[in-house]
Formats: sequence, C-alpha cells, structure tokens
Amino acid sequence: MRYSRQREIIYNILIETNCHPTADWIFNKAKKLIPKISLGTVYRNLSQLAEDGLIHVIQDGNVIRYDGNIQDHDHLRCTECHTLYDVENLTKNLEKKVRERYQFMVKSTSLTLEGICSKH
Amino acid sequence: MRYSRQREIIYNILIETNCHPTADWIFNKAKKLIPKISLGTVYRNLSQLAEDGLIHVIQDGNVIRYDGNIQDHDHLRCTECHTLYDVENLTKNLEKKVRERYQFMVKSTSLTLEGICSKH
DNA sequence: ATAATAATAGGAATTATTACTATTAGAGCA
DNA sequence: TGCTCTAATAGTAATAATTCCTATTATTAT
Repeated sequence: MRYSRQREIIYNILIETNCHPTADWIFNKAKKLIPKISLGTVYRNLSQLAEDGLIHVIQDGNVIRYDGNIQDHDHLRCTECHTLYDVENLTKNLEKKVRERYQFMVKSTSLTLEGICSKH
Repeated sequence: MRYSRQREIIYNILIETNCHPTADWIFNKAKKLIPKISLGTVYRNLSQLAEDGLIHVIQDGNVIRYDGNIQDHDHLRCTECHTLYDVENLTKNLEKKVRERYQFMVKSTSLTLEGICSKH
C-alpha cells in the first residue's frame, strides 16, 4: 500500500473525532481539505484501513460507521436517541467461552448492544 | 395491526427455516405462494413483525438478515465462509453488568461475534 | 351486505456502495 | 533532477438495498 494524501486525510479525520462517522460524513469533511476528492476514494480507503486493522467498522442499526479508536472497547446503541456510546471491553470472557465451546476464534471484539440509555 | 395473508406467509417462511434469510430471499420464497406479492410488502411486514418482537433482525457484515427464532441466542459469523452459527445466549452477564455500570437497559440480547470457525 | 380504512401491488425515488476507465501522482532509480 | 512504472485517484455509471407513493384490494366491525 503506497502512501496517498487522500488516505492520510481520511485516517486523520477518523482518529480526531469521537463520533462514529459514516462514509458520507467523512467524505464531506475531507472535501474541505481536498475539494475534488471522490466518494469512491473514501470508500476504498476506509476498506483498506479496516482490512489493515488501522480502523474499525461498526454496525449501527442498518448504517455502517467507522471508528478510529482501535483500543478494545464496545458500544451501546440507544434505540431512542440513536446515540452510540463507547464502553469498556465487555467481551473478554465471551471470547474465551466461545473459543473453548465452539472452537471459534473471535477476531473482532467490538460488539454493539442495543437498548435504552439513562436519558430515556 | 389487521390480519393479512401476506404477513402470515412471510412469518411462516421465517419460522420454518433455520437459515437466516435476507428480505430478498423471503421475497422469492413468498412469490411461490403469492406470485403477485411485492417487495415493499415484504419489507413493510418484516419491519412490523420485528417491531412487535415476533422476529429478530440480525446484522451479518453489511447485510441485514431476519430470524424467526426469538429464543435467547447469539450468533457467530465466520468471516471465511460467511456461515452464521446459532449459539446459546452468551450475554446474560453482560446485560447485568451494562445495566449496573452504565444505566443502560439492554433490549436486544442478540449479538454477533465475528471470527473464524473450526472449519477454517 | 355495507362502510371504513388498513394493507397491498406496482413502480418510482432514494440511499449506500461498488465498478469502470482515463488521468494523476507516489516511489525507486538512472 | 528527471524518467519510468504503476498504484491510486476523480468522475461517473452501475448496482443493490430499501423506502416512498398512490390507486386498488381486502379485512373487520356493524
């Protein structure tokens, strides 16, 4: 993977925000720095960065979001206000249990629990 | 919610299969029984059934699948063969922990862990 | 049977994502 | 510093998934 200014900017946008943006949000942000950047470039680079483990992909309902924080942590999604909260890694024991019981190697430790947050 | 033959057939298709079909798969299956059924009808009814808790919605990568089994259970998704395995409910302790620590009421107990299954 | 209206069929519109291709720009080397 | 190779890009078209719209149909209560 050869360096590109576009990829660097996409990556920086992602690690500098604590919201969990969609590809389109990142695209609009990137356009302010590279006005001619194309949406395909954003998608391609997000896929590459995710494949290399530099960022995470998270499911938010039926929306795909990206996360520049690759420290072990999980997410709580409030179905009322659609906020996505970062929480500590809740899955340490799960991984062990799943590995022993189902011979399944958990690769992605990031989980999203749906429910209702304290504000609702 | 008033009875409709379409909804009944969609629901029956879902509880009679143990694969975790997409809306389109259900649509094609339903067409054999109601040739003129429309895709919009399938989507509308799946949403209604899910809202009423009669079926579950599961995320499989960036694909949405439906599950007629509403007994507590979770899923393992193999990123190699894309099989979605049913496993026991792994989240009992998580729910309690999350409720106490974050004042978050977990509503959906169905989780999908990504990784590699014993065949790969 | 009739009336009221929820649900449908069919198709258009929208949204998210991927694919295609000519052009541009990193990176190694002369 | 300039040249060459080719990965990456811009711009656009294509595809896929889902939602929206509206005239018609079908269910339910009376």
